[in-house]
Amino acid sequence: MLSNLREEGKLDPRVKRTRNLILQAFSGLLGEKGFEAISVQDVTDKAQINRATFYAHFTDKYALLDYAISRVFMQEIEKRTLNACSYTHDNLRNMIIAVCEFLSHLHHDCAQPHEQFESLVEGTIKKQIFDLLSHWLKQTKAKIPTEIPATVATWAIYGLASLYSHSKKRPALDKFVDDALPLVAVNLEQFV
Amino acid sequence: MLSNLREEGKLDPRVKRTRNLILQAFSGLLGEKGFEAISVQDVTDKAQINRATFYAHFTDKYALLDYAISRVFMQEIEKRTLNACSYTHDNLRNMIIAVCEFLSHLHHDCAQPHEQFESLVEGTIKKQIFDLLSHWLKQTKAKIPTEIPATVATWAIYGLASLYSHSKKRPALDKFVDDALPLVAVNLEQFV
DNA sequence: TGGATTTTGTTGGCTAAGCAACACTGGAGC
DNA sequence: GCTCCAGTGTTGCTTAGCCAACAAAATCCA
Repeated sequence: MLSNLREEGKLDPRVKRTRNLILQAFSGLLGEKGFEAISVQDVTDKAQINRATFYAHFTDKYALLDYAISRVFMQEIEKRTLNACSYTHDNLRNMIIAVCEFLSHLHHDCAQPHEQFESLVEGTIKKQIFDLLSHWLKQTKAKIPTEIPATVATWAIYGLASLYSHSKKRPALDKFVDDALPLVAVNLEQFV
Repeated sequence: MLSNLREEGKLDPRVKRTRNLILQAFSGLLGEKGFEAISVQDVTDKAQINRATFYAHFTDKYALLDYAISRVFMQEIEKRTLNACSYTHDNLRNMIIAVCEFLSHLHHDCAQPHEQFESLVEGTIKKQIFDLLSHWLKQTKAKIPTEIPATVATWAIYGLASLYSHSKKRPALDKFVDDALPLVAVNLEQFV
């Protein structure tokens, strides 16, 4: 999951092409009609690929959502070169920013963020955050168990980003993170 | 050649896809570096398709140019629904406008219109004009030979469009055609 | 409820696209 | 002259995508 994007370069060009077509069509549709209303047909029609081809890549539309969300989030992460590093306050800060930005963009781009959609996104993103955090924390010399602190931090970060992205009058992101960061960092001090 | 665009709808989606990729890449390159400087490699690299696939569609880059030019020109013709009709002064007028517009766009979009490029375009377009004119003229009841009048008109029309598209201070197209139309039409009166 | 549509996954046979390797041509530079 | 190199077409084999048809849900609505 950490090297998703790098591995894609080596794929058969046809595979890259169809996946991109599917992703484009899907995100276009997300802007129009909300996830629940989208059928696999809709996606393959818009992408101009055969329906059978869709199933060669994804088991269903939920797998597609998962893939699409992960991919966009990963770009947000890689943009800040957070994918290959270890735990520091600065990295943590940037990760919080990344999640906030990601959710903000998502709410901006998607038509009617329904409940089901939101909770699917939450699951996918929390998994990504958890994996990345765990990876960071395992770099530390002291062999401290990481599962509990990583879990707490993951949920806290997602909760913060959710709050931020839903707030009517969205405050300056830097300011917001300044206030929030210490509350997350306090549980991770031992890994600095 | 008259039904080129309509037949394309029935093609295998993969074929349509690759041809479009090739066309896009090609017209992009034409804007950058001039036809002579473009290699088949360049096209396939930019289109992200395999070089062997290119040769499954076109014998060489000249065939591609021919195809690309014909296609764009045909769009200009179909836009004015000149593809399925017979000879009238009004249709002739519209055809002249179409050729002028086409050449103007071409000179705007392409980097350095070299001699070889220009003459290849000329050959392709004159063939299209001739075929279309012949088709029109054959609709007439009187069975008059069409080859000579169609040839004269074809060359005249292309010459006019070339003059128009190369002129520094390009005059209003309507005015230009008003002046030029009678000189072409005079040889086609018998087909009205 | 119950019948009529959509949608969903899945399949087998066919066709287009990818790939690596080849021999060949035609400059560019020495 | 010569080699070197980049581009050209071509080939046999592999893989991905297309298609039509199917049974099995799910959805609609009368």
